[in-house]
Amino acid sequence: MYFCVNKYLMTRSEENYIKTIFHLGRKGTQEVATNAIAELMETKPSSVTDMIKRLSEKDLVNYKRYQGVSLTDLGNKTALGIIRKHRLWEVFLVEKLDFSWDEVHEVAEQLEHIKSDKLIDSLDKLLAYPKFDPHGDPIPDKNGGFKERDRELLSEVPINTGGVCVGVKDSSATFLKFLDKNGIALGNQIKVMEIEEFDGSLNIEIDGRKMQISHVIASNLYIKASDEI
Amino acid sequence: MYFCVNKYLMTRSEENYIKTIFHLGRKGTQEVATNAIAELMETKPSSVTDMIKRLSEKDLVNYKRYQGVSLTDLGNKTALGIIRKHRLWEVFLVEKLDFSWDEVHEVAEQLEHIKSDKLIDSLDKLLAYPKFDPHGDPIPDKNGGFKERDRELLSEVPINTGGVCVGVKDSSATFLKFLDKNGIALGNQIKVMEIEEFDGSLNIEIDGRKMQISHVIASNLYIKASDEI
DNA sequence: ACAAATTTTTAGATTTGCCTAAATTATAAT
DNA sequence: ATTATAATTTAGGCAAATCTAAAAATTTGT
Ligand SMILES: [Mn+2]
Ligand SMILES: [Mn+2]
Ligand SMILES: [Mn+2]
Ligand SMILES: [Mn+2]
Repeated sequence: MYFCVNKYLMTRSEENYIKTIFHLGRKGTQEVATNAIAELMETKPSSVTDMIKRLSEKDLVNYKRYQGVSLTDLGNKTALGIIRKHRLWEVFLVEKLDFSWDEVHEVAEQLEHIKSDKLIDSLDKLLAYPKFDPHGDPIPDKNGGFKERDRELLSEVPINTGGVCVGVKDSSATFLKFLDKNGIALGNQIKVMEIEEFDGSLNIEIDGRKMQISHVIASNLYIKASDEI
Repeated sequence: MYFCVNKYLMTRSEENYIKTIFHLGRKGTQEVATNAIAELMETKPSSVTDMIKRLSEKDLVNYKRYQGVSLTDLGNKTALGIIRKHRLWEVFLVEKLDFSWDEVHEVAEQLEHIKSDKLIDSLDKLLAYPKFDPHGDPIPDKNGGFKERDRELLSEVPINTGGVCVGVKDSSATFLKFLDKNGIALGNQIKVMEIEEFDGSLNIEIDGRKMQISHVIASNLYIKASDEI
């Protein structure tokens, strides 16, 4: 196909921009702002404008001066391909190389740019076609399809709600290490027992053990509410 | 350490040059020629000169105008690190992802540039510390140490000599596929029965089966001569 | 509606890595 | 020992990706 020509010709930088635009595009339904891209990529707005022009030239984004940017179908497909690779590599690092979930992202940022269909499909098979990465984020399949899991922030559910911890919103090493230290992990059964009026902190029961967590922590943990009582 | 600073700051291109200089340096004991580098890297001599200057600046190579180039100790160590990664990834691809030995090189050329000590050491462990890659080439250890295996070209051994096939000199996909097609693989027991005066072709017995191979083929197969008769 | 503030783009420069064409140095041949 | 040939380097330029500073467009506040 002619419009797949890009795939193996894209530079690392182009791929990173496409990925960033994808992530920013999820949140709001609006076009993505130049400044937002610049901030997330730790670069200057003028550099972003330059790159946007190139990406637009290659039909990866829709762009009109001063109007922000959005991915084309091709751009979207490209982004999903890179995210698929990133998350599969993260699973590999945890499952096969005993990395902890706070160590994988940095290396996956490099590995996601390796170009080989056979490589990524074999890896997928080796890992038994995982549906989620170590942080609970969904892994797109070969065709870019994936289902966002039904989940809610722990800070949003009513009292007495319970469920399984299925993901983290902030997946910075700092937060992940904090969770490790406090024995909180994906798969844990969590139930909200009480919410403190004063500061919004929560008393929870996690795998039978009682503990208190701040509102900030709760607003970065996803649970799949199973049994309301 | 101060002289290890480079390691994570080297560009892909710099790494490829260092690797090429290493490979060319093995053959002759001479300094490596600009043209030789250019040819192997499919680039122009003037580009090589440019890069050599940069590498010299970073103390990775010894360089005097018109006198060719050689690796410094730091350059040598760097090269061995990259080669270690390349060959470990090749083993991984064959052992864990069912790649065939003619498919691994291209992908390993990309993977060898991934920067993470933990990654490569874990991979080494996962593969049970292999000593040789799928083409029979030795894998340097963590400190860059490796022993060149005792081996000879099949074309160089006298008649009636036997041994195990332990490597290939040419590891192009074309040659490797040819070997597959003819049922020749590393580990096979090979014995030279007769050498044809006319064209230098060899009658061999390989794992019990008799066959004839050209001189060119024989001069690209390494055996470890075990039992002379 | 219009001035002020913010966002975005342009202009011009820099670095890396490559190129062609021309000049220089080294080597081989007579 | 010159001359011819081959190897190497320099000069000058180009594209990608970044930057700073300045200009232009948009949005916000009154
Ligand atoms: Mn990640
Ligand atoms: Mn992740
Ligand atoms: Mn190889
Ligand atoms: Mn190899």
